[in-house]
Amino acid sequence: MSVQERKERERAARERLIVATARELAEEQGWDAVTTRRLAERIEYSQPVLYSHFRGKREIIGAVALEGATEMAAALRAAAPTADGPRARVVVLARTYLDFAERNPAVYDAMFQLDGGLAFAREDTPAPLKDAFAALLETLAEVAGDGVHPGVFTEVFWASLHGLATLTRAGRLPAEYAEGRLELLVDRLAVV
Amino acid sequence: MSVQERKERERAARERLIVATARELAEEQGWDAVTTRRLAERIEYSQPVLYSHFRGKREIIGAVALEGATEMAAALRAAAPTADGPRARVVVLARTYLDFAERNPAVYDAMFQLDGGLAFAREDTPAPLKDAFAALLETLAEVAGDGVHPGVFTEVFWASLHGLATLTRAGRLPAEYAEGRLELLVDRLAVV
DNA sequence: TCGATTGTCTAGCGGTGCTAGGATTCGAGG
DNA sequence: CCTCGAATCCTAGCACCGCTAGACAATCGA
Repeated sequence: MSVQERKERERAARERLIVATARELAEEQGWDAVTTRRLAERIEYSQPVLYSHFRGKREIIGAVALEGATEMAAALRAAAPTADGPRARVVVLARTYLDFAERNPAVYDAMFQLDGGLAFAREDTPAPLKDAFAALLETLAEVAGDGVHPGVFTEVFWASLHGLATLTRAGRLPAEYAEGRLELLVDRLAVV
Repeated sequence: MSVQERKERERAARERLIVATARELAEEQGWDAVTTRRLAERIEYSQPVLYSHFRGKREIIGAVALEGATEMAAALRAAAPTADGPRARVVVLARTYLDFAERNPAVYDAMFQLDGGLAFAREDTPAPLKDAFAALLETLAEVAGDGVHPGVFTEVFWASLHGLATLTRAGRLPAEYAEGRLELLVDRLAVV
């Protein structure tokens, strides 16, 4: 019994190693550099070992995405309540979101740009993803405005943040007015 | 002289064929299916011919993006003035944008999701891209609000539309409330 | 008509994600 | 303690990718 348990522990540890290494490599050199060969070499196993843990590269991306979602939810929940007043809370929330995207571009890509084979906006959506959305909603609900469904409001707010995050990082928006855009977005969207 | 001109015409025609075929293939089966081999086969030339027109696959994507930007600018300029009043014009503008993204997903990806090697938000940004942004700005300037830079306002509005377009298409936002989200966005962002 | 230039193709390079099948290790039962 | 079966892991290879060198053929000017 104990032997089997030890093996399972080691197996789980190796799986975490794979995900952590993939994330590391992606943050260092981008997801294009995360090939099964390089990844296998870094964890000091052969390629097929990866496929005994994940169906393929897509699932590895998905695992990184879930890890990222958990962290983002925690970051949002930790940051928002530190500010006084609804508007300030929303500003902090938005800044935290954009900050997370900027500091963890590879993880953000895994979550929202790449195909990690995860279900979104459905019942079978993985809990971390639902929870990250919930974290946004908790702060945004109080500024949705009368007669506006908080969920729909959160979707719109989230989409706007996502657009700012991706277009800014891709160099499609000038980096200089980032703060001004954030303030403008909050001032217009949030009903205080 | 005339021989040389004919050759140049034929060469230009072939280049258009390449771009059109790449776009076709991408809309049919996604950009992943647009390989240099398949593309070459469709235009009935060998692979190296592609490289006598473009530096590589990236530049082909860029060419599709420019074509798309021209069309999008035209669509936006054609649609917006058909509505009465600033708010209605902005709604039509937004709907046209999202419609374009939905109807031409591959072209939209070439423009804003993939790396086509194009410069954005700079002086040397290709004219079609600048023009598409200008088309947005023309309608949005009148609802930017007092003291708000129309360019910055357009950036924010564009980012929001981009977020809605990408998240909706990736299945990360439920398709059902699309119209509601659009109305909410316009109502909040636009100052009428 | 001949030489040079232009155009195009065949073949191949190093890389990708993924997998079949053989070798090796390891725990369990005699 | 030893042997056997099962689980584990790796080597080698598949078909495909973007891209390019170099051979070949067609065309042009002299």
